[in-house]
Amino acid sequence: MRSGMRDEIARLKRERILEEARQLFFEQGYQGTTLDQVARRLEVTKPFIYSHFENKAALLGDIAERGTRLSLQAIADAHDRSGDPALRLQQAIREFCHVVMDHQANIAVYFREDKYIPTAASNRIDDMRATFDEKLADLLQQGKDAGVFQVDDVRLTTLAIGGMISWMFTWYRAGGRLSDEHIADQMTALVMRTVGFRTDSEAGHPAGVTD
Amino acid sequence: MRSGMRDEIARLKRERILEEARQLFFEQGYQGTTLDQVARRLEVTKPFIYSHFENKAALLGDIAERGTRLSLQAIADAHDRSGDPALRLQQAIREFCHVVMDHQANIAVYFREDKYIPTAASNRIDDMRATFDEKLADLLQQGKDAGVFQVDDVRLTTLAIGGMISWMFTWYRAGGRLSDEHIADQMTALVMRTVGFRTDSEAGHPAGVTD
DNA sequence: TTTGAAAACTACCCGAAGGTATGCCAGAGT
DNA sequence: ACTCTGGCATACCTTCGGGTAGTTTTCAAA
Repeated sequence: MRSGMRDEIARLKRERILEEARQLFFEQGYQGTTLDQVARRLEVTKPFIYSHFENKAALLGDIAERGTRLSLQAIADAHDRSGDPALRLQQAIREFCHVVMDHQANIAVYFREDKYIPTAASNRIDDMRATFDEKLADLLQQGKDAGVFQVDDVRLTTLAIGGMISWMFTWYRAGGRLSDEHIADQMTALVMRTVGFRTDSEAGHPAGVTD
Repeated sequence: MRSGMRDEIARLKRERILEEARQLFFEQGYQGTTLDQVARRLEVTKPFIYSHFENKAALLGDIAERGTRLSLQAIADAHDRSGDPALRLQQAIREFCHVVMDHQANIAVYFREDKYIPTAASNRIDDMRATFDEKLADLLQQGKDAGVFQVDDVRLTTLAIGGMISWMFTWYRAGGRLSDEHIADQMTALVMRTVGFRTDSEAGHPAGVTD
């Protein structure tokens, strides 16, 4: 079982490297960050990094891939079950919100540094994004078919919703004015409006406007 | 009038440089593009560029500033007039959509290469973004005060709307499935739902759901 | 045709950063 | 205690690309 421990240690080291790289890429950009800086943060030297990763781009690939994988999981979990489409969409969006907030650096680095991701990782990411869009679109379609959503162009609405939530990575600040829970709830409510879902509390017209 | 013509020619040259730089930065990233590449596209050499711009970052600054300025103008035009808040918001969003589609490269480069914009330009951009947010938020507030919008958290909704539209730069492709006009109309409609505005055609519940 | 200035090109510098060849040292096995 | 392995640091190479100095070209005016 010695090799098991070795692997575990190696995985831990990879994690720590990725952790610092992610933070620095997030703060300074990918090309704006040198591997020496990453090494200095870890109190090691550059060859240490190279003993765990093929090259600089591999770090970026792993960081971006994780962000995408978590986003997909959030949507997939809610999609791949049965039940009320509205509740499942709500759960999907809420989870997705939390992924964006909890893994802001992964998401931000992915979208900004898109161009520099190695082809292999990039292909895997593209696949996941396609699946993400399909599953989200399918959730909208299910709600539409069930008559609880009013959606004109499902594809366009999917993109709009994806953007509204993804965009959070640009403005979210941990420890800000609002709690993560509150933000997720509010954003989810906005999404539900976007798909034309009516909650009871919204059944009437705004105050001052009559039928 | 000679100096007038000279200035005009100089401005034209600057424009051409910016045009090629914008396209290349958009396609390959800022750091992924060399000034020699930009020069080659223009069929000139690197010093030509340096005779019109201080350095590489100045190109980026101008490109990003233009994208922001146009976005702000779209919102400001509709904001700074009087009339029905709903109509003004619709116009603001429609215009903003067109800016994102017509100047996709400017917007994309700005958001991606944020980190490398020179401080002076960056400060001007930050000011414009702040004004953008204020004016958009104020439009929502006006509609809320007039009782035609149902908005819970104005600030958060502003961010959500800004994201939904800005995000278009990631998926919009000129000459795609839908016309620019159609996309702008659809996105505007989605935004109007987000702010809880009810058009007559949406007054009832979706088919299959009764009161 | 000459001249002079502005504009653009040729050729170069040089620093920075990704990546690596080599050797040292710790710690497990005998 | 001795050796051997493998993981990491030292020190280096190499490339690339932003930026510039100095020269040539162009073009308008005289």
